[in-house]
Amino acid sequence: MSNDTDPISVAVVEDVTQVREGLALLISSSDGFDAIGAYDSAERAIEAFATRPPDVVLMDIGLPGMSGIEATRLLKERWPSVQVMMLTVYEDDDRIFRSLQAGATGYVLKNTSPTDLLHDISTLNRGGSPMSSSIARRVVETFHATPPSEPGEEPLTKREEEILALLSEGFRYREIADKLTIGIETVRTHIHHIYRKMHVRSRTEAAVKYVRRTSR
Amino acid sequence: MSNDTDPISVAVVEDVTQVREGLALLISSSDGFDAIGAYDSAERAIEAFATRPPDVVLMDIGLPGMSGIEATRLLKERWPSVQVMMLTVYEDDDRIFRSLQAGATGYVLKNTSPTDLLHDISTLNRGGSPMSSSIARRVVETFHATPPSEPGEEPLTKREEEILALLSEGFRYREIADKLTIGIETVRTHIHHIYRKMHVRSRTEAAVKYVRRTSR
DNA sequence: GCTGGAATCCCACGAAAGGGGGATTCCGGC
DNA sequence: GCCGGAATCCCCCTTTCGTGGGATTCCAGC
Repeated sequence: MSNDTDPISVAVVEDVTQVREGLALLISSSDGFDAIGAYDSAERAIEAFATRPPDVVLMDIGLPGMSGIEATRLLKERWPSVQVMMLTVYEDDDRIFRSLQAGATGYVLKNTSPTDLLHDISTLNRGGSPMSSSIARRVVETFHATPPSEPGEEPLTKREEEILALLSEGFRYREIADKLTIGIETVRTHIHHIYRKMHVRSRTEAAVKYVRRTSR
Repeated sequence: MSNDTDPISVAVVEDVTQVREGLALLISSSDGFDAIGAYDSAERAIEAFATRPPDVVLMDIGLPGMSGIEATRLLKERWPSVQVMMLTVYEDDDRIFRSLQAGATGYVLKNTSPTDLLHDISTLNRGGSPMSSSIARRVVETFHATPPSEPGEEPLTKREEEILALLSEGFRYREIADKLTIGIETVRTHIHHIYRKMHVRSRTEAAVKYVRRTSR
């Protein structure tokens, strides 16, 4: 059980010496924070964590050898309670999402001020997910429902939607027909129409489109 | 083109009079903010926006009549540039995600301090996505990849993963074989292994599992 | 009352996909 | 050096799909 006076132990993984040491200095010289390690590669950091894992890791993405994203995945596997905050210059969707998928719970840009960074570390440690504002916006935007109909996509009828749903679950024509108590030929006809409207040529393509559309 | 001196116009939608007026007072009495309206229902707010939509809307969720989430959807449809921030006591996943899907770009809890709230409004207006820290964490957690292996799921080899990805895009065996410059029989063998490991019996089932796993 | 879309059913044909075998080569770990 | 997994290739046989027609019924909107 920790209390107010327990400093947050922080490790830095960053290959550029100057940045790494600057961060370590900032952290160790701040009240309530304890820099317990600064490493120039993910491999070295992981090695050191075997002895003592930190509360929080500031992780660069562009590292020599194992990337910061890969390292995050490994870290979270071995030490699930370690909180990883990506600290990087990248703000492309791909890196953001792969980082979060890997288990990072914070994602801040390197242009963050020292004060804000310390604040973010402490937020992370308290169970929040600090993100630079542009990052947060990107994350939130992935939730926005896609417009009712994609350009050029004709809407499906009720019955077609129904059949598409079953199709996506892998049911055979025969099974769909039985479920809906209609003939298999009817099912085939509906599916033809679905394919034409969705511009696909196989059930798999249709299913993938459907799943992407429904599961956000 | 706005500049530093243009106040951010804010509307409040909140059915509890005391809260509504408190917010309006806070906003109108703060530098850089302009309370242009406070409404006790979504319907009334929408009516008023026809005359002048605000930059930012603080939206309660639990409203009489149309819910704040429904209202957000409508608002974003008619005035896409309006920034909606949910301001609520709820922090269940369902309300959070439905709000974000509806187009909200901020989600803060009502226990937020006045200072922080003003800061959040301004962050929202600058293109960020302010979220209370517990909310941000929930949002981020939805990105976490499902544990490396679901119970009873054997891991796929590199080659199998590769083929599964192509399979999910709807490529035929022949096309996959050509892309990877291997024989079609090899493709078939890999796919058999994939199906066995994933406990599925068709490419569609495999594709759906794959898509759900990768696209969050 | 006509028109058109939705939903239903039918047929035939060829192309894919799925299931079950078996086999070889390569490589890394014990 | 042996073993096992990964990756490769091969064959046979059955089922399911995808495509391209055509047809009927029902109902709502004009």
